[in-house]
Amino acid sequence: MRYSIGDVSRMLGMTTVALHFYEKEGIIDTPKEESGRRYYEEADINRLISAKKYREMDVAVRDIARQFSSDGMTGEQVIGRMRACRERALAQAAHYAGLARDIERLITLGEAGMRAENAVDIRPAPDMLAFCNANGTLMSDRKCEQEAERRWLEALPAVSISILREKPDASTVFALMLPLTRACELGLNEGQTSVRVIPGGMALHAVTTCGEEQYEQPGVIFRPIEAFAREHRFTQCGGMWGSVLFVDCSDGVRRHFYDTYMRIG
Amino acid sequence: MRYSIGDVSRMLGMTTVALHFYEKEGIIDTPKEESGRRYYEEADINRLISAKKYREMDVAVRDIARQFSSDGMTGEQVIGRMRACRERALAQAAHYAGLARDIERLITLGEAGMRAENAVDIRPAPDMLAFCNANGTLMSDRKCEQEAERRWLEALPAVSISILREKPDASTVFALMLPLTRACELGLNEGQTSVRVIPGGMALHAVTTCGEEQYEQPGVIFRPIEAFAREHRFTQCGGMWGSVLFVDCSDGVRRHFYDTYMRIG
DNA sequence: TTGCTCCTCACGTCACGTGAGGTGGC
DNA sequence: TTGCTCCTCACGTCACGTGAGGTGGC
Repeated sequence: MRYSIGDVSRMLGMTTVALHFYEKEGIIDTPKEESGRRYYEEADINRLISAKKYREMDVAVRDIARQFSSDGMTGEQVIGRMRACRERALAQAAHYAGLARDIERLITLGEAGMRAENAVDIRPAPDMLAFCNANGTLMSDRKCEQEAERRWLEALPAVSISILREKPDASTVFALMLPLTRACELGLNEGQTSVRVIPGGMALHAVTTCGEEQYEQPGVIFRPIEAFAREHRFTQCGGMWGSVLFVDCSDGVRRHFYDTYMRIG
Repeated sequence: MRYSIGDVSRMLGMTTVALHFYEKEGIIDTPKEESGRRYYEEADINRLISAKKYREMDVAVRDIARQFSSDGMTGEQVIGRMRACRERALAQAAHYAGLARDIERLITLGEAGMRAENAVDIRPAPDMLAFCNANGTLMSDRKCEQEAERRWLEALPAVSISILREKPDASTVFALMLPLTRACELGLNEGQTSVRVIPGGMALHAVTTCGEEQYEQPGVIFRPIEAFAREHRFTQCGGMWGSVLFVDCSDGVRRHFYDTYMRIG
């Protein structure tokens, strides 16, 4: 059987441009008719299917070509590469599964918060792990802390920038926070001075918004739950914190939506 | 707090080039000192963290910039985009999980096969689903079949090119095959004339190799199990098939490793 | 003759990476 | 003075995609 480039592109779901490109890169060496047109044999189709399969494993085209070349890879080498592919695929699968879970959470909280902005309810809050740098800002100016922060950011598929007041009389600082169970999964629960557990438990909860004033006075995000606590005579017992959900940028203003908690006794 | 570009790159794990790029694309608008050096504020860090998070969700830089611009997206729009991201992330997670599983299988069978090439054993074979086009070749020259084949190829994270002889007296043809249970998961078990179930059961099994002669006489891959069956007086009962595991290209020769089965009574 | 497929060649895209050559503060 | 950081600008990379302008077979 001889196939035209159009046949092949329909069968494999690749554009003719991609087929030209694969030929240029040496994955196939397609003979041409006198008219200059390419024709493809079964063996070419076979190679192209393999190439497509390896591309889906994120192997570079150049590496596929090398693997297929006459002085190419031995079976052992191919299997070694497969093993590396498998590790990468597992890591990618975990990455995207984590992402989907995190986004799910943002959507659920964000939607509920938009429907009932500033409305306060009572719900159990999870134990949290927080990374706070020494000077209370989002980031540190000390190289060693910068490194630690980077590792936190890398480990978190969708990081939550948070604002934290550990005790009623403590200062309000920026922090990176996530549920303790999740932090343990990610291996972030190492005892450093900048990493602290923020105990959960029954808490007032609200989704609140703020603008750029959060950088001068981060405590602004706690006003709705503080007002509610005063009005209904709840006693704060433990910390207050809030994690950003998303940012609404319409009408020329940036409104940060925060999911906020205040532990009560 | 003011941070230099070096501080920011260390904290966020991004190169200074990437930070320049994000500025050019409008994600941040960093003021400069009289010396021409950039300084970054908390708000910039905040945006950059968000940008990095969205990039990990595979949102395009241009879309992130639009999302952050003063006439940017409303909360509803942001959440709508998150919903799309979540779908993509779930699809990607499934894709990579499937890939890892398929590669695992290839590694296991390939390693065992390399250690004991042509050695025949007896093992249960799974029920298989096969897509064979009308003329017995790997691919069809009819447009409608080409479309169907493409859908098969797209659906399979790591496709197995297979060679199939459905009954002892039938012809040997190229096919796309995979375990029936997997085919059902992927929704490929629709009753088309070109799709057939190949029943499993107790079978002779071997990993065999062949070269380019497979295109002229695909049955070559069954020789070891056929010889073993004759010698030990096994009666073939049902089909024979083999799926390619990998290709060894050393010494200027392409050796295709096939995982082969012959059902016995 | 018309429509269709196929050809080559040049340039574009996306998210950066890689120097090259120069400036400024400690 | 030296080392370090930072600057801009041009060009490279990867895996194709997008036309532009032309040819060949039914």
